[in-house]
Amino acid sequence: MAAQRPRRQPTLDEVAERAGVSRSAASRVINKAPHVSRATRDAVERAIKEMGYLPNRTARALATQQTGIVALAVSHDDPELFADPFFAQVIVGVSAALEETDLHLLLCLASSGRGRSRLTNLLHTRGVDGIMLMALHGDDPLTHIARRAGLPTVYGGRPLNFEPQWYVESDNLGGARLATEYLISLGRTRIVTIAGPMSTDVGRARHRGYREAMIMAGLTPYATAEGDFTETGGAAAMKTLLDSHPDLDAIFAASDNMAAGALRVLLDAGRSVPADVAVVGFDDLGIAERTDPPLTTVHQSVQALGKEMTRMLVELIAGHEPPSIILPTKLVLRDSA
Amino acid sequence: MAAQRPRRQPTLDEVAERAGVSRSAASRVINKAPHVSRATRDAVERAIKEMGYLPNRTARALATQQTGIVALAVSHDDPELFADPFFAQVIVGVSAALEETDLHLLLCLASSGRGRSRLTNLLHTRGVDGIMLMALHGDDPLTHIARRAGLPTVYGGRPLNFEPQWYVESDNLGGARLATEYLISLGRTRIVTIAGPMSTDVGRARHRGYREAMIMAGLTPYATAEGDFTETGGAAAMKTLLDSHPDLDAIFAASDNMAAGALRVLLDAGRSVPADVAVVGFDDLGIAERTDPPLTTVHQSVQALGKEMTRMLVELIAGHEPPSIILPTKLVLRDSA
DNA sequence: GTCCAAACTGGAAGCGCTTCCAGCGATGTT
DNA sequence: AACATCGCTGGAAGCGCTTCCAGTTTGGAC
Repeated sequence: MAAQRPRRQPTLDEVAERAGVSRSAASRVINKAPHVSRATRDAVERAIKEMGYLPNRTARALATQQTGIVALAVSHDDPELFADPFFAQVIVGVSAALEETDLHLLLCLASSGRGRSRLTNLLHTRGVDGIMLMALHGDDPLTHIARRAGLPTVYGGRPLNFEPQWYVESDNLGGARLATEYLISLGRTRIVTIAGPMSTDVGRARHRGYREAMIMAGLTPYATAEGDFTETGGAAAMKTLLDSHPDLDAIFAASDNMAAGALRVLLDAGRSVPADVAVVGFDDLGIAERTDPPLTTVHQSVQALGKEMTRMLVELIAGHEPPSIILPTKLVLRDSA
Repeated sequence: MAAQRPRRQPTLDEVAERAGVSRSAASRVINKAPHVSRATRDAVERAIKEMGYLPNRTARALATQQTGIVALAVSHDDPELFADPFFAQVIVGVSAALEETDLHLLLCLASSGRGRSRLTNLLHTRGVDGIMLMALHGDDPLTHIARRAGLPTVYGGRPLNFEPQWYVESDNLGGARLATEYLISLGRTRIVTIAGPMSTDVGRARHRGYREAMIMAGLTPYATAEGDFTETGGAAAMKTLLDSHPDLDAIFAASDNMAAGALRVLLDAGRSVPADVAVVGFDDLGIAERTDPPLTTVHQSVQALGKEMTRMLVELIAGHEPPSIILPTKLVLRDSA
């Protein structure tokens, strides 16, 4: 058996000939355009069925100037970062939304310079109809690339270097506030936070939520240590906090990963959770259920994020101007607080 | 600000005109074809630079009959299944390999009937140059879809309903044997296995490795319970085994997820690991380091799997006939055995 | 029976690129 | 000096589809 080479598919011309009509008539039938008589439609449809005709995507794309493909670009320095279940969830959401359209998903892990230039090229050569951008830290080069391309663009989470017109994000501020208020309602007062990187909007928003809740309650934000959203980072931050503020009685961690790291350090230090120290995380992407004790956390629906991004992009491509969206978050109570 | 509509890009004709040469000459320069004089090349290259020209992907695709896109299709009934870090790792590997080519990645989560018919359509409309298939159970409809399409196809792991000519897989048989032999070398004799679904090649191969190792050592395969590769499934299988063979002294689990589930059940049952019962898993995708105790397991390089699949597909598209590949696995010693 | 609008039709011109081929002048051979 | 050879060139024919437009047919109104 030889390598499978593409079989030749019938063309529109052949269909038209078989049906005894012109190519334009056949095209009209296929695109369900008006001005087609019953007889013509039937003849063409029969020919299509008999020949197993399917229109060539590329040819159609060239004629219509629409590729039928949208890109999801993920920025990540470290390939491992993509292994975060967060991305898998986004992709599931995006795919679900795309199933209701004729669009397909092109996934771009634009890490290295090479990856970025490939993405730039893809956009400028009109390889896709639109683009979704995820996980942008500080001033990610991807934002510039996307803006220069002049294609419909939707952001998942806001970048820090400018205010995009179209984005979808979880209510980070509200979620953080919710978490902190809950800790306060438990009677805790020496509440510290393990924040995300201040070079990201997510990190800043969740930190602001913590501060606002504390101040609203008449408490002073007790202490902050910055992490990088990872478990290791969370553990390191926890150690710092335990050193500087040994009397802390609650922690709001800006991600479950960091909360998991903190949990470990706390137990190692002999503190019991939640008795001595209450812990609340953020994300609720599976890890939260598996920590010991299971983590009380702020739930965000990442699949919904992907879905809404996609819907928004579809609207943009259709020439509409949908509003940006902020998705609600909610507190999920488990055992750590 | 209005929705960003694609800007008009310069065309090859415009470049040629500016350079004062014919379109064919300009095309030759761009494609680094022979028969181009120094003067022509310089003129065209200057024009390209000045106008910021980039060839239109779709037009080129139509002329060359090559889209520059390959599909990675993942079969999954449950969207959650895609959240398994396994897929993320495959994608990272695939992306890394694609960076060395001009190809882009189209991701297809072909779950529902709708998803599958979209994939079928994509293939038959020549939307991609080749396809990689993952995670095929039993007789997955995707195999038929792929075969009928007549496009270069590479399988990640072998499907069960036929023997594909091009596939990449981890050495499941060898890895399982390795794990079992190790348990035997520890002096264990009442070794049971929590197998993967017998409706998958992976499940069968790993089970066969266990049996072979036992028999080679003069032991009888002590007991088997079938799981579904998930933690819950592993826990259930463990309970069954503990009931039927309370004196078991070692377990080979065909996935780390199942091993993790088993571990929990064992500890709940008051068995200590590894003192009373030794446990070895399979996969080593991060979970293994986080169980309690950390899991001794068979490591497979999933990124390498993705990379090799991609390289193989690239070869196929180029018209070559590369050999199939079996990737080595290795035992990683931690604390559970 | 005439006339007009509406419905349909096919020809032709794109979409932007690659590639074949005949033609050209400039070299190198006897 | 005549000839074949070579490298280069631009014209033209695709790739397979959409869509505009002018022309033809049809049916209904008068």
